[in-house]
Amino acid sequence: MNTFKKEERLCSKLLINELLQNGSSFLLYPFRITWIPSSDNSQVSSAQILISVSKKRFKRANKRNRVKRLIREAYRLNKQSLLYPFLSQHDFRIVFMCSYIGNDIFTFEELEKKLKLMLIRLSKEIGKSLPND
RNA sequence: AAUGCAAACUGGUCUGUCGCUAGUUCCUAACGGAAAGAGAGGAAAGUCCGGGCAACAUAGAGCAUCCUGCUUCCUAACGGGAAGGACUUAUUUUGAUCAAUGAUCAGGAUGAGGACAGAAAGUGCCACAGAGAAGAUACCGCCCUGUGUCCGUUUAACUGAUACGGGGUAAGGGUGAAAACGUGAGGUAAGAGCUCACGGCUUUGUCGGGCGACCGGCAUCGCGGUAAACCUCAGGAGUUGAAAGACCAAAUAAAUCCCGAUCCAGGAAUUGCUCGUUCCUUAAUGCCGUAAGGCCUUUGUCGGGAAGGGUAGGUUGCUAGAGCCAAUUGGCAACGAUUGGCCCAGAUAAAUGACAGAUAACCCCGAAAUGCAUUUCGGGAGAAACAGAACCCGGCUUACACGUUUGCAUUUUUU
RNA sequence: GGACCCAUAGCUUAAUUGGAUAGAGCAUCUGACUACGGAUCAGAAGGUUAGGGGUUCGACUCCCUUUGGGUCCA
Repeated sequence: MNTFKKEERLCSKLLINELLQNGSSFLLYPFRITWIPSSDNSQVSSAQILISVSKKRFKRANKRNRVKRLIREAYRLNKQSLLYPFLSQHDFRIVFMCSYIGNDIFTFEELEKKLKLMLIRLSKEIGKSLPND
């Protein structure tokens, strides 16, 4: 099912601090992805996401909300097909942050395309780091 | 009718699929699942005011600081609102005067405006210009007057002109945002509210009207502005804000207290001396004192416990309220009263979304009817502005597409 | 959520407690000097004093309001 429950969202302040200090990141316009492998084995879902839109780029709260909602919807619809199979295959858990760095609001269609590319790229990045561990 | 400006109202509806949030009911041992409903605004915004609520503080009075400032009312309260008063301003109208298609003065009507107490308690400031800017002053001018010179007449005197002095004067010129209340008359050497008449503003007293601001009459005192300069007067303000406050069970740094162990230190014994070993150390076998008696310190480490702080997390505060709707009713109105009905968001790295379709309104295209505006039919397109609750209310301010209503302005058409 | 401060030329800043053409340095432009540049000298341009409204004769300054930027509490 294409659900998006609280377990899949990142709510812990400690984890966020760790992510910002130690995470590795890459850029794929209009997203900036920061991620770390999760050490917490009790984590229910295989990935926790934090969506962030800066106040500097969108001054009004309703525009920030709209961007966040669009990203969340696109992630919800595509994570099952593009991200989760890869993660469960390697029995791997991650925590990652997706910050929006565009200056304009995309339509849902365009944004979904970009997000698909982003998820594929994220899988590759994780794959790179696996043999080293 | 169109366009523009201002104010007020409104801020779509329905269906399907996939989700999110909290609660209810049902199923399940539990995890979890299912069902039918619910789920952003007029400003949720700015945080400019006022409250509720909470914690802390608190004899009373005064001073300081800050805020408010016509009156009455409304309200839980307000810097908000309603009604009214005076003032300013615009339009219009009536009357009077003036050599007049206009101007001035007075009155009335309508609209708009505002932090609208006090400048006669005191202090300060009023640049430049100008004679003078606040206990007045004299550049030109006007008037009186002294001395000298010149002209007129024979001289003197006198008249006139002129130069230098002494005084008076704010009517005129000029300056300025503002010139010691304005106009006219008297008065005077010339002048001056110096006096008078009319008028404007104002203080005090008094009479009448009004709850009151205030208005009208009479008498009286006076006549620059500035209080969003200090200030005076009157009224008000305890401080801090839900990240307030209350509670829970985990893990635990430093510090505190208690108990125990150990190390260090001191003393004694053993030895020629040192190390080592043994014993003692809340009081003796040590030290002081003739004696009675008096005095004797502290740290680190480890373990356990107590109380405690409040880091991260959770629960609560948290949504039934100065609540919403309807009817009746009181009041000019703001608003109030009574009765009946209703339950209408509670998130927390922060829910209320995405996609698809239909559809009033608006928009575009085509056709038909009518003299045109317009109406009817068919097709297309069809949610879009400002903007997202964060403890809750009442205001204010600011933003706002399409549409509706009202007012004003302009243009066009018809009568 | 709450409290407070700031905004002047492209940049950095002045302006006497309300009094006049808003001043200066750097940068820019023009001319001189030079074979050409730099430096130097001379001159010029550039300001809605963040926007709007009010008080006042007069506002960068006082008051109200809006916008943008920043600081603090936690």
